[in-house]
Amino acid sequence: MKKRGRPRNFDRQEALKKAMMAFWAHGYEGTSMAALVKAMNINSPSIYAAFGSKENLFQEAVTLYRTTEGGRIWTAALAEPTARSAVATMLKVSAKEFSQPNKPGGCLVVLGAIHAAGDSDAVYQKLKEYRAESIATLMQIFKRAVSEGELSDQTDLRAVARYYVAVQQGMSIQARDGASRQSLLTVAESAMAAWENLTDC
Amino acid sequence: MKKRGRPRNFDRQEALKKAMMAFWAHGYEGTSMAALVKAMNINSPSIYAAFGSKENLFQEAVTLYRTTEGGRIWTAALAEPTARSAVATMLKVSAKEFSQPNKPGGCLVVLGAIHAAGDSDAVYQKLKEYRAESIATLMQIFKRAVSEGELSDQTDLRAVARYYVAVQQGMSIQARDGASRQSLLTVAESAMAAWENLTDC
DNA sequence: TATAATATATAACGATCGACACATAATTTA
DNA sequence: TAAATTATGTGTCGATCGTTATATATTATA
Repeated sequence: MKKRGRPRNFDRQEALKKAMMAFWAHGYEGTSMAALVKAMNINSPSIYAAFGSKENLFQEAVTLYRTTEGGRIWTAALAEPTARSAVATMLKVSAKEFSQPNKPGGCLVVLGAIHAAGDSDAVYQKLKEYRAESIATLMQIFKRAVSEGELSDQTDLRAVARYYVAVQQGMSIQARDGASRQSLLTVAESAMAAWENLTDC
Repeated sequence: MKKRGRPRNFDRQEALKKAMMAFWAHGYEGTSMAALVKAMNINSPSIYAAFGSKENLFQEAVTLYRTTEGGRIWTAALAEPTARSAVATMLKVSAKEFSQPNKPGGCLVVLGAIHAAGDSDAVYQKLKEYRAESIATLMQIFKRAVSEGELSDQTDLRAVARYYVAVQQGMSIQARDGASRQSLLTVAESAMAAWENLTDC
């Protein structure tokens, strides 16, 4: 039993990916419906039929980003055996993800909305949550490392997590400003130079 | 001989300061003329007579920011005797500046415009230049430190500068997301834990 | 006091914003 | 084939965007 009615003549996932690229490049408020119509090559009524609203489209685009582009950062980090290598990997993969050819520099979650404006307030709040999740994820990794004896229970896990996420977020800014992959990788390595001093308690 | 014509009934500098606060809180594109009219308590024709355009008003607001709020960071850093203390001061003062009560969190230069959109392209380019200047300023400080023997001439000055500016830029994001002053100060201190490893060559 | 000059408030401009009404096209089911 | 259902393209909605025309108010100069 197939679906009734006229079938869509675009691939929803492909269209979502194109929307993601547009939002990634110009942010939520900076990407107009007219721009989305062009980028997705779909007229606005069809966009609304498929995604509900610009805001919902953005939320779906961010979810897609977090399960693909951004997700690679954290799956790589979580796969590492030690806290140190997890952080080093998180930063190194970030450097690579933030400097992919033919893709916008930096991270959609960091650059997509940073102002609690009237219109984009809900969007900002959501991204803010996701940014906080990065810190929480690092802390999870650190807690496991404490239980496994890699880190002392005297370590200020939250402080260390905040610091490394701050480095990662700063890399987003520099990537957006055109920093090269090598330049970002060097930032990542530099940040790791603090590890022993931060974790020796 | 006084100026002819009806005198303005607002203080231009005071009005500019209010505009700076609005742009600081909501960014260039996120701050509408209607919002500026409210924040400055001046009707739009008077704003245009005094400042020319929204874009020019923003540029003046950024200049004001850089000579007051943001300027304090770099005058403090440049006043330090050593490169190490200059960086530590830059980060510590940044933490304080980015978390002032009753002022927007983070830095206007970092948060004001991060997308090279159509309308705000010139604005973005200018802020991008200013962000690059931060790295250049740190390098100036480092070069002096090399000539004075504090740093080895083998040190990758540009890499170290990029790293510390990345930390500062990440602090802007976290400040915008509501990070406390203490939390930001801890990030600043954590970043300094890398100093010896980065400068021992 | 008359004139020139500048600032003001009101109101509106064309352009663009996100969103949708409408008629038509394409498909499945009865 | 007729009815039901869904998507599409065209066009446009009211709201808001940055900006400005216009008339009036306030000042210095002649």
